[in-house]
Amino acid sequence: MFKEALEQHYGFLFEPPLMEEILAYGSLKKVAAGQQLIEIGELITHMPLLLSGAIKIMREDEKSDELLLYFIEKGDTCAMSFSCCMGGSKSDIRAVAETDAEIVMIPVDQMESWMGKYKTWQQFVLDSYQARMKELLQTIDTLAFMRMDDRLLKHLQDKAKVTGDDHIHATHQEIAYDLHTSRVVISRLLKKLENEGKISMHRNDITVIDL
Amino acid sequence: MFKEALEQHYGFLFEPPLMEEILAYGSLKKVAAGQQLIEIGELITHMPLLLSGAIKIMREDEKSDELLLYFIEKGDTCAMSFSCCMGGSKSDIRAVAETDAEIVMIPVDQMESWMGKYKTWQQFVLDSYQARMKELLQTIDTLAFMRMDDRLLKHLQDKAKVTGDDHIHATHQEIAYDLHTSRVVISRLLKKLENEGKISMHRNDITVIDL
DNA sequence: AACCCTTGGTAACAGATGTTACAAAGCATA
DNA sequence: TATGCTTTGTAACATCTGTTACCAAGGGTT
Repeated sequence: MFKEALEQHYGFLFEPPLMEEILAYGSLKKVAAGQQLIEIGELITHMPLLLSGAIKIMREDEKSDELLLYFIEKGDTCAMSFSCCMGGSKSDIRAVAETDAEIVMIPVDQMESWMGKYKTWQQFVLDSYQARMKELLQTIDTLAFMRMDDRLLKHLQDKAKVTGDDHIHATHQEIAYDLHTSRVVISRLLKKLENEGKISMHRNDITVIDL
Repeated sequence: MFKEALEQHYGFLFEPPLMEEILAYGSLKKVAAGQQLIEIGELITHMPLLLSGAIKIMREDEKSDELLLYFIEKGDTCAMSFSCCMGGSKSDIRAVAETDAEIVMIPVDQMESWMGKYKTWQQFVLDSYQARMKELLQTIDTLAFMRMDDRLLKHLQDKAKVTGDDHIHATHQEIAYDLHTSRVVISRLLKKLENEGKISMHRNDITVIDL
């Protein structure tokens, strides 16, 4: 059962009858780091409520070029999946578990009635949209206004934050995919960050010093 | 009065009693092209429903670097202003009239009760969030995956579309601000687009051929 | 040890974009 | 016409980012 974890992260948000319904209709899903949760173009039938771990949300274009949009953490949901559910439309993004994670999956049927029935649910959905909108604006800021070295450092800091670990276990190639650049560029800039004393590097392990 | 225009663009969306309320509480605002509607950091007290014209939504960083996010057209609203209203938070964006425009301004007090009272209003707000989210994803795609020449052509096409005129009256400098680059770069790329037969240029006037 | 595969380091180069500087063209007004 | 301001064209250069190629280091297996 996931009653305790749900209480802990969502109890202060939702009124008791809504909590009962979530417990009744939601199902717990445990995923391992690296596992894909949603693929682009997929039909969404459930909305996720994150209990633990972190999910990374990726965008991809026709040429399969990738870009990390943002991370979702415990207490968050993916507002885009809500709109997809309600509109019966396809997903615009890919969701991949960044760490092991526990998620409560809410089937779409319930959500519709909850929007009318529970003020706290309505507020939660609106707040989620608002939060995700801010994340997207942040992403736009980094793309439009920052150069790759700063984007890289920010990425490492963000990653350290959501995993709760200042040691990052990733190859240069994996980081390059997230930032939509090439491995050589990442290697070059990581070396620069190391020389500036902001990180230290070992094989498959980057330690973020400047958090 | 703005009853006819409202009926035309929103009549099929909203139930009659809600239309009555909009007529009762909304106020018509006419703005001229170039006029600023919302500034970053400003407190939002009204939500706009666009009847005619187009609004451009801009983002700015600490160094006053600008970037055009997207245009809003008739039948649209700014979902971000909704969340700002409801949360009592400050605006993250700047809104500037791209053309002369007519807007119905809805005071925040009404919106709250409408969310519970009218299913069509609730749906409208959710749809607006969804639409704006898609616009932001589009913006991210152009920033992450396109080069400046394609971004420029897309910008000219978008601009021609929202103004309903394939003649664009803007200086190279103004375009450069929208795309967050320099005037020299825009002049260079416009010349290239002209050589490729996609546009033709005169002082203060670019004609988009490849629409 | 010998071998292989993955990962990281680096050079050399190409291309895109940003910067500075200056000239020329267009337009308005005295 | 003469003057001045705005707008555009262009060169020359700097910098950032992407690409290709190759080697070396690390770690596992036989």
